[in-house]
Amino acid sequence: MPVPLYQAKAEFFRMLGHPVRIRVLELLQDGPMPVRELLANIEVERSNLSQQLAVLRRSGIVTSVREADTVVYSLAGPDVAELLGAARRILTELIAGQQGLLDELRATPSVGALSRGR
Amino acid sequence: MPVPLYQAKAEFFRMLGHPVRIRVLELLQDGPMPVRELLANIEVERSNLSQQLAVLRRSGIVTSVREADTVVYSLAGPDVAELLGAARRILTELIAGQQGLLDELRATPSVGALSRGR
DNA sequence: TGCCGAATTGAAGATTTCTTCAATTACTGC
DNA sequence: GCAGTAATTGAAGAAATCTTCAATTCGGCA
Repeated sequence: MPVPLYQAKAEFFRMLGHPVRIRVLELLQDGPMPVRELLANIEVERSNLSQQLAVLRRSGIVTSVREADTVVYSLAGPDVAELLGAARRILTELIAGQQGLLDELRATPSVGALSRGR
Repeated sequence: MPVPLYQAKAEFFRMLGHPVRIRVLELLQDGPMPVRELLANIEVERSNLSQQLAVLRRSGIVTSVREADTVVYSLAGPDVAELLGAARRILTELIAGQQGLLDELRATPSVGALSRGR
C-alpha cells in the first residue's frame, strides 16, 4: 500500500466532517449550482464558503467551472448520493437506538443500560 | 430540527475520520472482537486505542460488553458495511479520476486540466 | 485481602482544523 | 482602461482534536 488505504478513508471522512461541506454536497445532489446560489442557501460568509469549497475541490469530490461572471460547482461522480444515503440510514438507526435506550431506562429504571455500550 | 441534521451528519463523519477508528470498524465487520485482538491487529498503543474506542462508543456505532477478564466490542448495527462500501466506491472513483487526469496531462500537455476542478 | 493483567480515564502539550480579515484575481460593462 | 461585482487566496488567532503519560477501575485468582 503506497498510502495505507485506511488512512485515505480517514482523510475522506474528515473531508466530509463539516456542516457547510455537507450542505454543499446535499445541494449539489439536485444538479450543478453557482456559488451565488449556494451562498443564498447556506448561512455562511462568502469567504468561509470559498474555504470549504476549496477543501471539497482539493479532495476531488466536486468540480468547478467558470461561466461568465459566476462559478458553477458540480459533484464529480454519481456515488455521493449513495454515501449520504448510507450515512442517513446509520444516523437514523443510531438515533433510534438511543431513543430505544431511553425507553428502556424509563421502563425498567434499574436494569437494561448495562448491556448496551458503555 | 432540534439539532440541525447537517450538523449531526458532519459530527458523524468526523467520528469516522481517524485511521484507527476506521480499522476498528473494518475489523468488527467480521464479528465481535475483544480489545486484546484489536490491539494485536492495529499498530497503536493500548491507551490510544482505548481513546479511539471511547469515541466510537460515545457515538453509539459500537457497543462493548465485559466478558471475564476481557472486553468485547461489536458493531451496533448492520449498515456500517454498506457505508464503508459506499466510501470505498467513491474513493476508487476519485483515485481513478485523478489517474485519468494525470493521463490526460501526459497526453496533451497544454490543454485538458482546465475543464476539471481548479 | 492483596496482587496481577486488561482496559479505561483524565490531563497536558503538540498538531490540525476553523473562522475571519484584508488583499487579490477574474470577469463584465461603461 | 477603469469601476464594479463574484469568487478565491493567504495569513493569523481561536478552537477542536490527537497523542501520550500517569493514575485508576474492574475482574480473576492465589
